[in-house]
Amino acid sequence: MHAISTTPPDMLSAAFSALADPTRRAILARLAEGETSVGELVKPFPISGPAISRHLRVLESAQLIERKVDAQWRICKLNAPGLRAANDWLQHYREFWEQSLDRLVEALETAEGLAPKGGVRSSIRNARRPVPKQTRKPGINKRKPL
Amino acid sequence: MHAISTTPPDMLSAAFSALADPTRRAILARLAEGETSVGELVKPFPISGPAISRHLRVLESAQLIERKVDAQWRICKLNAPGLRAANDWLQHYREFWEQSLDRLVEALETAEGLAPKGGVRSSIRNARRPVPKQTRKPGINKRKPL
DNA sequence: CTTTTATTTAACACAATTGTTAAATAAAGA
DNA sequence: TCTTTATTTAACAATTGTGTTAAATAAAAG
Repeated sequence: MHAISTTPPDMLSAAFSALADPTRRAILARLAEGETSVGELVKPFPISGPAISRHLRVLESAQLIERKVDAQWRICKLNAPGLRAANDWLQHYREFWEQSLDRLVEALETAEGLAPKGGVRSSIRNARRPVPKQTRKPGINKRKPL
Repeated sequence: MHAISTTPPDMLSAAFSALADPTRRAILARLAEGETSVGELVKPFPISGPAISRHLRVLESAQLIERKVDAQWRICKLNAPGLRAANDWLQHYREFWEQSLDRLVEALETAEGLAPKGGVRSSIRNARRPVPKQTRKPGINKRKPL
């Protein structure tokens, strides 16, 4: 019987948190094409330089990117550890989404009565402080039936 | 030349955001062992029921879990779509972390002068409103040299 | 029908995130 | 040295996230 461990400021949380922002994912997508300067990374976005600068800091502390200095430019490039950490964690759950893929495939095969060449599978798989006292206005709590 | 798309309230953001919290990851880890009620999920954690309830809602809207009703219990179980979405996105970057794994392997082989049996590879494998005017206290801006 | 058990919603507080503008810093170039 | 270019930090504001307690809701049990 083990209590589930919860050590908040971990690398995995930092990585997933960094990946949760679409701007940061777009930055990573750009860096997948090759390293560039901050200025180049700012261009495609409708937000300010300082905002991008902070996104880059978030990505860097999550170990998703690295930066090096070239004169007055900071060149950014993808960094493996963060990406690998996030991926490795997700791999533990692989069987769950594959299971449901298999069920989908099964359903398709049954419905069509025919399996495609090579099989459908192969084509798919390519704490806070306590708040003491308070009162609520009664009678307005309409809970959804789920 | 394409401007990078940024459509904020997407499924991927929801999934990564949900995964960014260690309590929620622990909940998923528990659910990987089998479905259970909310009450059971609360037990291992030092936080209140309502707090867990909201974590579950976050996981559900990210399509990482599903819930069904059984009398007065809500039974939670893993759900594939969210996990698959997060995984699939990360797979695009696979070459980056594999590349660095390969470099590590190469370094180890060179350093040791010998490859282990079967090879090392096989053993490893929305904008805000503008803020008008303001002034800063000068002279205290100590930027880190990076 | 009243009580018990399970879970969610409401109201609140505080911390974290993200964006803005102005100013500071750093290196290059005239 | 003064100016230009590139990038970060400071100060601030609005939004979101997470936890708490009290109360509401729903179904089962007495």
